[in-house]
Amino acid sequence: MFQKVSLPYKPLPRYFYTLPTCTLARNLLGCYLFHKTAEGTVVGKIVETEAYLENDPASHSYKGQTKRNAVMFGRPGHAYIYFTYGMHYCFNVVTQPQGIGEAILIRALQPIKGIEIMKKRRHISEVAKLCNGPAKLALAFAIGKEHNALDLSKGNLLICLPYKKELFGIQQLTRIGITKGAELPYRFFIANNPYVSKR
DNA sequence: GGAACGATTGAT
DNA sequence: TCAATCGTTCCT
Repeated sequence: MFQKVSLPYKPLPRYFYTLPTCTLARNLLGCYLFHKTAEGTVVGKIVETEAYLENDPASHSYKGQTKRNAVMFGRPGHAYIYFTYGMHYCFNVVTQPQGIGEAILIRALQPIKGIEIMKKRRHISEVAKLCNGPAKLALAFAIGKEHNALDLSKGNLLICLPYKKELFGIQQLTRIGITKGAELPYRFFIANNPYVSKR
């Protein structure tokens, strides 16, 4: 009687979030982040990610579970948002089954939709600089601590598969802004994409 | 209770 | 290269 209408974008299947964290960090490239707010909907394409593993000295989860990092050890496919440097929020995707503390930091997005809203929130007009850093995209997407632990496969904050398969090269290099584990090549980004963060 | 330290950013 | 700015963690 009722036919389910297929949406152009579908949330990532749950099992994706239990793939090895570095594998998912690659696979997230080209996926889309949606945030529906009262101001309107903003959409961005994920172009840069960093993996943080449990046996990784740079990871918040390295020394075990605390109140702050508890979400990292929780259900896969949920948001882990932390506050840092006294002024910035960063957005991560929790990976691995419950009990394993791993996550992927979303470092940069290519703005797709709602660009005027992003400009207003960031107080700048240069599109290439709206989301080319983890704290920048959190601000452009109005992501804060109230989104910590939210399910990314339903609700207003969503990660979806690309509508159409897109071909691009992937580069894998060391992560940015860390001292411990600095030699590990856990940063992934779309080659030659102008929206990737700068050193 | 207190000190040190950031998965950053923007200005100098 | 450096300051801003404050929650979390770790030490006493």
